[in-house]
Amino acid sequence: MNIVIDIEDPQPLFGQLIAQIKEAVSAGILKPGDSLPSIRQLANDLDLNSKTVAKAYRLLERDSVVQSRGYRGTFIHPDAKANSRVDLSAWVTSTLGETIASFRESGVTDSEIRNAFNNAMSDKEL
Amino acid sequence: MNIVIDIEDPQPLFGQLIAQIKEAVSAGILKPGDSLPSIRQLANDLDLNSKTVAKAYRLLERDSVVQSRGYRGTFIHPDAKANSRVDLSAWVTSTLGETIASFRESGVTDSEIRNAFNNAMSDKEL
DNA sequence: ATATGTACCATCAGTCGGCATGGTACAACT
DNA sequence: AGTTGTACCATGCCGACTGATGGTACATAT
Repeated sequence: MNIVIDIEDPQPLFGQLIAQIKEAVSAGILKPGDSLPSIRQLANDLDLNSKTVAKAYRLLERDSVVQSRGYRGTFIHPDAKANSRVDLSAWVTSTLGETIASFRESGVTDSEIRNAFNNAMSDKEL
Repeated sequence: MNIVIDIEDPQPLFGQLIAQIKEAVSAGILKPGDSLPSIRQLANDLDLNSKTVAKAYRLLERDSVVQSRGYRGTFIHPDAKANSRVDLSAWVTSTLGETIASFRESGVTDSEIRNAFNNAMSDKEL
């Protein structure tokens, strides 16, 4: 399990981390139950801020690729292999894409769409 | 028909213009067939850039509140009164609001939603 | 000539959010 | 004491977008 972080890569650092861990799971290099380096340890090894690694771990746990057990560390989720194939943002993108397309066909300007989107994101209660 | 533009107003200038013209139509001050000041004329009177006024007129025409007849000028649309009540961006906002709410319930981060949205806006073909 | 809407070219200030960074602190366990 | 994940506080850089500005040009008419 060797992770390589490229500062020049346009993809965010935490995103590179997530992608490489998911790859390792898909490739069978990381198996359910395997322990991952601690947040501070990995941050130190990769010369990253601990918050950046924590962010990656948090999202990996949300996607059920990883399980955090507090002081005991972080481990690969039992269903990690299946879950690492799921691309949540791809679903969000395509769903929004269809909605946006219908707006454009109605003559709504991109500026108006963006404005409405920002308003909808701000008004947490709707 | 007196229009007042407030530079301090957080609402954009072209938005103030649209709102006040729609109000005048709703109030019956402006009736179908009435002619509006030319873009350059109104821009000069209100001390605005002609492109700002043109933007307002363009959107008013899209909403069928106004009709542009090229060199002959701009006139109030026959169905202006009904159309001036329609709020297109309100519909867009509420539609997006529901979609966003479902994303959040699925655990999708606001950052991810915004990223996906930007991607969906860029990929004009989807 | 003059005026109409419209379509390009462009620049600038301001704002907003993402990403990454740093520090501090906590409870729970070895 | 040392380590775990986690949760706050905060800052700065950077990119993208909006709004508004200015200039130039065109066809079509009076």
